[in-house]
Amino acid sequence: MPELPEIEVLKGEIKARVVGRQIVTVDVSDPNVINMSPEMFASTLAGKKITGAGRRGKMLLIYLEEGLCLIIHFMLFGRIRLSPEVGEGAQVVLNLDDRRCLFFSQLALGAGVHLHQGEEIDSLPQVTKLGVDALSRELDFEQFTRMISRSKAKIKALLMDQSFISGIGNTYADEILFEAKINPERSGKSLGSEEILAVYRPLKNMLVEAITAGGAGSDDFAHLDGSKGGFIPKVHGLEDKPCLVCGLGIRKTKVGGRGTYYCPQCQNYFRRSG
DNA sequence: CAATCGTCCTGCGGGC
DNA sequence: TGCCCGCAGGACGATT
Repeated sequence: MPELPEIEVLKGEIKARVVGRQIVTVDVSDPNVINMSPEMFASTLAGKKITGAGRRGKMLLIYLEEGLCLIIHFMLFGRIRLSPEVGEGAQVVLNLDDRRCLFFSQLALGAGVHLHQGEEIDSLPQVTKLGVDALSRELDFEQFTRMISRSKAKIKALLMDQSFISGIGNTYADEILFEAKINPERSGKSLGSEEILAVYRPLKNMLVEAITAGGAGSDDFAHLDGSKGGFIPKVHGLEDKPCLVCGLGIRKTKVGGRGTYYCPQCQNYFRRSG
C-alpha cells in the first residue's frame, strides 16, 4: 500500500509527465470515490490544465488551473495509471489533450479522488489531523525525541500514527524498527537516547532511499506506467523467512491491531543497546 | 472462506 | 474522583 515514498514517487512522475497537459473530458464510472455529482466533477475538470503535484502525508495532490486541486488517498490497493488506453476497472478517468488518460482504479475503503479549491486543502479535516511530515526538516532529532519520550504508546503504533508523524505506514514502520533493532512493542517512554537515535536515523534515511529506489517493489504499488519500484522489505511480509542479519525466523504478531513482522533475536524486547 | 489492509469511531480501563 | 490516553474492536470493501 502506498506510503510516503510511493506517493513522493508518483508526485515526481506527475510533475515530469503530466504537468502542462490539459484535461479534455472526464469519465466517472464509480461515483462513490468522488466528492460531488459526476456531472459537477466532470464539468469542473473539463478544459483545465494540470499545473503541479504535491503531497500531504500519504495523500497525493494534483493541482489544476483556477486554483483547483485533486486530493487522492489510495488506502490499501488504490492505483493511478497513465496510458493511451483506459485500463480495466477504472473508476475515474481524466482524458488528456495528448490522447493519453490518467485513470484511477481499485479505490476502496473510503479511498477517493476528491476535488477541492486549492486553498481549502490545508483546512480539510483529513489534512489538519496530520502530524509533522516524516521528511520535514521540522522533525529533527530533538523534536523526535521530545515526541517519543513523552508517550507510553508502543513505538510501532507511534510511527504509524498519522496524527503524530505523517507518511509512515505498516511496511516502513516494520522496516525502520528492524533497522533500528528495536522491538515494536517497546513504549516510546522506555527508549533511551541512543535507541531513539537508532530509530530516527533509518526513519529519515530509509524513506529517502525508498524514494530513490522508485518506491516499493510489492504487488500493491506501481508507477504511472505500471512498472514496480525497487525497495524490497527485509522483514515486512516475510513471516518464517530467515532474518538477513542473524538467520533466525522472522516472526509475525499484532501490534495496535496491525500485522507486525520482526526478528525476535535482533529486535529482542529486553535488548539494551547502550 | 476468512484474514487483511488504513482510517475513523466508540467504549473501556489503567494510571496519574 | 475525574480526566486523559492507550488500545481493543467494529465498520468499511475488495483482494488474496
